[in-house]
Amino acid sequence: MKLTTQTDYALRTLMFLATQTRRAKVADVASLFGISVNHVAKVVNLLVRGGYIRSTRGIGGGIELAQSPDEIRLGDVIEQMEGDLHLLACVQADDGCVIHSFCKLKGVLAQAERVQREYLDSVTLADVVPTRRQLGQVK
Amino acid sequence: MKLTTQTDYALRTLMFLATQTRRAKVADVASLFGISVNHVAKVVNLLVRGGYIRSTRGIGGGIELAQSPDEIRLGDVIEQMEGDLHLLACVQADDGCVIHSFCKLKGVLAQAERVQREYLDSVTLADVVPTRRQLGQVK
DNA sequence: GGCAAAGATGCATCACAGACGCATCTTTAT
DNA sequence: ATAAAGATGCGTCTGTGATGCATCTTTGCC
Repeated sequence: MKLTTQTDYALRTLMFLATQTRRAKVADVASLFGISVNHVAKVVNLLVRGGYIRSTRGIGGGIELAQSPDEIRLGDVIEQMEGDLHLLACVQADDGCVIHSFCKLKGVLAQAERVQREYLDSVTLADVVPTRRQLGQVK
Repeated sequence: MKLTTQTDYALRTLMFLATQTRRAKVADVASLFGISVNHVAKVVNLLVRGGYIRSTRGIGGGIELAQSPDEIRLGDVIEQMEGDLHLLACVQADDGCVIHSFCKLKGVLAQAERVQREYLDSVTLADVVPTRRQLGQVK
């Protein structure tokens, strides 16, 4: 039931970028949270592929949000980072369990996933952005 | 976001026991699902500690449900097997993240956990028990 | 009392995933 | 051309879960 730390970093990175008015550097994110530049870079790259972040290489480059914070749904971001997040494999496909064909559990688990996902999709990045004042006190 | 196979086995074991009219043996469960007796025994032991199953040692012993199927909530069983299932550590305690004090994300994640848990607690074992007819065709 | 059935437990091994770091490649402004 | 900054791939380390083996404990039955 846990999220990976990559997902954690991804969410924090987006929260940070949402407070910035101009491009930031991966190194800024890493130093703010005290984590490795390498890991942030990987996470950022996934977010770029997902279309949440726009990156610019070279001198003066950096990263910035590619969408408005109120368009970025947390459920989508989490799925982007976690991949398929089924509680049990049998929810998505026949996993060879002998009772799979008539087992009602998979429907229940599918619904459990759905209610959580729907809630997470009702929350956007804009709902969790810290104020610049708060972030400023950290540095 | 995944459940362990132990939890999977636990749920299947309960579903099976709910169809039985008398004590079954751990070996019966293991052979029905084609899994190791050792693992089932461990899972069963956890369920006994949780009060879901009653076990009897010795000749003629075995296991049986300790509660009525409609009293066994799936959310409780899953928690029993998985332990604390927080999406991120920061939901439960300060994990040292520099923005922990004012981060709104932890509240959102706590709510995401809650909606799923509430749904799972609204479903009982009685809702997912297969018919004896169905199980009979497996053996 | 002894034996055998059945669950309880602990230990060891194995495999896999996630976390983390290093090294290198690619792009681009100046 | 050079240096900045992101993109990527490789390798190691560690923790957890899965699995199996061995042993202990309880208890009914003869």
